[in-house]
Amino acid sequence: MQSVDISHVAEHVGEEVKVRGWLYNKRSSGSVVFLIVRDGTGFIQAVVAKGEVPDEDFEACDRLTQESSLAVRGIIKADKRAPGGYELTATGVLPLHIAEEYPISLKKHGVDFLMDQRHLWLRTPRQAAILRIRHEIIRSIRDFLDEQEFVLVDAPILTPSACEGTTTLFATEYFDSTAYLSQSGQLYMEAAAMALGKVYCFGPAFRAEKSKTRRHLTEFWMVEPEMAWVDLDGNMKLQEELISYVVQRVLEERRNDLITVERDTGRLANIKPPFPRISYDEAVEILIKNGVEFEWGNDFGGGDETILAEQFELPVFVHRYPTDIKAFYMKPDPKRPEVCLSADLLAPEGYGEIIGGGQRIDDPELLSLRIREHDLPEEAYAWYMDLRKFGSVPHSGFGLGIERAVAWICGLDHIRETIPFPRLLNRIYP
RNA sequence: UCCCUGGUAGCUCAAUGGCAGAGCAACCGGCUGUUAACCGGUGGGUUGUAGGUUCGAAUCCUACCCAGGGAGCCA
Repeated sequence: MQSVDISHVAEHVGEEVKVRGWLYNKRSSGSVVFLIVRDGTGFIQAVVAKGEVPDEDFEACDRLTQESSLAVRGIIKADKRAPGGYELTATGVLPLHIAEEYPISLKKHGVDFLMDQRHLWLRTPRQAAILRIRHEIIRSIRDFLDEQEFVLVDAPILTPSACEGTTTLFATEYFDSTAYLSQSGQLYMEAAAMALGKVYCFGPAFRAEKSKTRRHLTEFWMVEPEMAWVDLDGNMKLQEELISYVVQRVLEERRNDLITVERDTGRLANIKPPFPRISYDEAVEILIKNGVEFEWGNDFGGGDETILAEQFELPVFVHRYPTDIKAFYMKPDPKRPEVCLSADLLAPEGYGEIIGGGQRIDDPELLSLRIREHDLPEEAYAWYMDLRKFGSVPHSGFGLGIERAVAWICGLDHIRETIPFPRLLNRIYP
């Protein structure tokens, strides 16, 4: 007999099929048992009536516990009472494995408990929906860049030194020396862009910051495109097109999952280019107008970002930050060297910075000066300096944080639900 | 690292300084259309840890541990 995925039962109405999955919930009324089965693609209720299945199968229903694995044979029927529109009139029930007492009930649980059970928590409808949306976001990012003829270039995870110098790195033994887990592939992408033109990497990034907020992970995933011959404006243009493409794809392909996570899709539907662009100077004015005591030259805090983002319906670029608060490789604005050709993209609704990027320094002397000013070891950056010695060109790039994008698009209040197995300060299990 | 809040049954939570309880889950029984089904019954506790105050501490005090929320830093 044909096994079908629950997501495809509509194509088999009236046919007798087999559904394989796990028992999500069970209700019984004496001689009728309702088995709610999930198989990862969806949920369906199997109606098991005494006398309609072999007695042995009916009695087996008694033993089935939450999350037991089973196969149910039955006829697919359209039924208005069923949440998905279809149910299965069982002709046979075949338990495969009777689950032990399952820790996650259908009632409310606390976050700490659920995080300890993360490997099982993934089975719940909401978490499964988030993972499918995450998949669609990643797939659409790659489709977009691939269609634009970017080349995927993998950056190393084990690195000899800090890329940006400042943030804390995870150190690990590397034979007789020390290696660090990468916190960004960007510098390597700059090398690749000089070889291939338009490139991107997609991989994990590690930051040993003792951050304890709803926006931070110690291990997260990042897409980092880098482009030769592209300036700040071209960089922002690509970003707004990418983000719009991703949001529209999720709306098209994962609407049911957005409903499951109770996302208000109205605001997402409007995400189309162009996005507003404000300078750091204008951002400071907005903050002061909103009663924030803010001094020019400081970086924005989470609350500041929320105030800025609230001024706009769309994601907003904040460009030309003070050179002093940005990374050493950011190119100063030739007209105004105290600010640099950087741009961050702030997501709406208080989700904060989802992209950080900018135009890189292409002048070898200036880059050399910056490396010394930031007290970085010159010998470690010798290869990076070479990129400016052998045919230096203007180039730009950015880093998009996958988890922050997922949090925003799903409307989640904490980043820990955006990744299958989150790594947080004080949490590395399971 | 700092600030705030919390830790009681497997889970979610109650309990004026005075007998440690409910709902769910588990187990037993009932019900032919249930939608986190419902109804009846049973079992289940070193109140985070260590001290202290008190006739008496889940409750008050001290220290520590753990968690949640926030700050800084960032994607």
